[in-house]
Amino acid sequence: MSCPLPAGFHALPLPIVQLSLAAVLKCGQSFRWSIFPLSSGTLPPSYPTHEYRLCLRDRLICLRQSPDTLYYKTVLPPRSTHTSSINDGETVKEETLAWIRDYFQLDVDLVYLYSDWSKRDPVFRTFRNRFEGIRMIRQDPWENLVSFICSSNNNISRITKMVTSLCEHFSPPLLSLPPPELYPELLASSLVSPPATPLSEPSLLRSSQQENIPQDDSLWTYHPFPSPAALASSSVASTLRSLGFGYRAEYVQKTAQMLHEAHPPNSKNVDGAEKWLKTLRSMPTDEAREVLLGFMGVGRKVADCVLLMSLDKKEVVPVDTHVYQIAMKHYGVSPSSKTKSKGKIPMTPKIYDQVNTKLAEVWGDYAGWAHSVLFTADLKSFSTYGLDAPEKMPTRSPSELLVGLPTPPMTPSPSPVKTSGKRKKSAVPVQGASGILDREISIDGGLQVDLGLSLAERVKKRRRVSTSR
DNA sequence: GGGTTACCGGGG
DNA sequence: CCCGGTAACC
Repeated sequence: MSCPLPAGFHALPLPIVQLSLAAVLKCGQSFRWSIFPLSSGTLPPSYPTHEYRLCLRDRLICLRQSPDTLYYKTVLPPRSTHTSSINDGETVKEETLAWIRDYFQLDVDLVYLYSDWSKRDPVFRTFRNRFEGIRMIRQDPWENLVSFICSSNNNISRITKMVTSLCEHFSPPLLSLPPPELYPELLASSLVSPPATPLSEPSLLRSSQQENIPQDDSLWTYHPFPSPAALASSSVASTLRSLGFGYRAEYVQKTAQMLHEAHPPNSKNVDGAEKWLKTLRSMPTDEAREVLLGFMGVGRKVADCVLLMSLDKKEVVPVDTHVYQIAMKHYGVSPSSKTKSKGKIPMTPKIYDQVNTKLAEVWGDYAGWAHSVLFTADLKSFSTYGLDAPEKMPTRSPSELLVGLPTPPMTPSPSPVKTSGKRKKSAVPVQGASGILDREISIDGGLQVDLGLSLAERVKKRRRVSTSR
């Protein structure tokens, strides 16, 4: 009933209602996953349709998903001797599995949450079945912060390009890898069950397709997310400008500088700032928000996104223009006492709090998670199933492919650096990309903010502004 | 002080 | 002209 185990992968039993990679990895939480279609046609229902790849500091994570199983594979850089212990395959596997459990927060029962939200909210009830498996992922705060500084007045497609560009230009490549192998036409075109003798061996797959489909022998090069130190120098701003970051260029560089200066890396601790950001997880929501608001380019909305998506503040509901529209349409939030006759109603801090509070009490403890389901449902790339159900087909862009629909040729999104064969694109050198797997770190006493002048002033200044409520 | 405005750059 | 906003300015 299930498909053969893909070569090199391990299997983790996991119902799709608990996690839908296709939805979660494209709904604008993380912007750094590469997505490869596994077939140019239609596969049997039990087969994974895509491979998803994410470059961590020391390894590449590769995932596939069938209706009842999550498949995972770890790729280490060549001659990697970083893990002081032997590169025991079993150890690597366990580390990656632990990372998966943490990243996808698999201890949280999404099915229970869905039923609770349905109980609380008739609006949620109406579309819950069309959007299963949408959960909050637990991201790295530094990457998350920078990504969402880039998100202001912007769209997912461009944010993805910017984040990709950021990694390619400010972080050395970790490793290169060919794209996943396509399933053979024979299997792909079969609308029924797989052939009696499943072509599961890579060698078979290859030989059967080599005639028809030109084998893509080019390599994809993967870069980890750059450190604060790599983005801290003032020259970075102009480089980012030239890379098309617009006015966000200064925001990113300034924020990196603030963090880098307040928590400089030392021999003992190569990324002090990144670890310090993680300590905000143990801080009360309001305090952590005040800290975030101190960074350049971070307003209420971006701060709330970081709180929810990387600092464990599951109750926080970020309010963007989409959510605002939804709140007015479905949750009885009224625009403003004095309605401007102009068609567009501006988002004010007051409105923000109004929507935020309303949705938080409708959805309860995990309100932020529910918001994510709603937001995903409203995304244009999912709109055929969305809140305003069937009407316009979304304009298909390579980065916004609908799950399960026939997919265009191998054009993963977001794209890592693609190199043909031998030469690799080089990147700005940065301190060693060694280090360990991203994971929970212990809190070392630096909770009191030794933020340095500029940041300290900023925090104070912003605090005055933001305490209206 | 809460409400406007300019702001990079890409896409419809 | 719109956009998953923010900083600066009245």
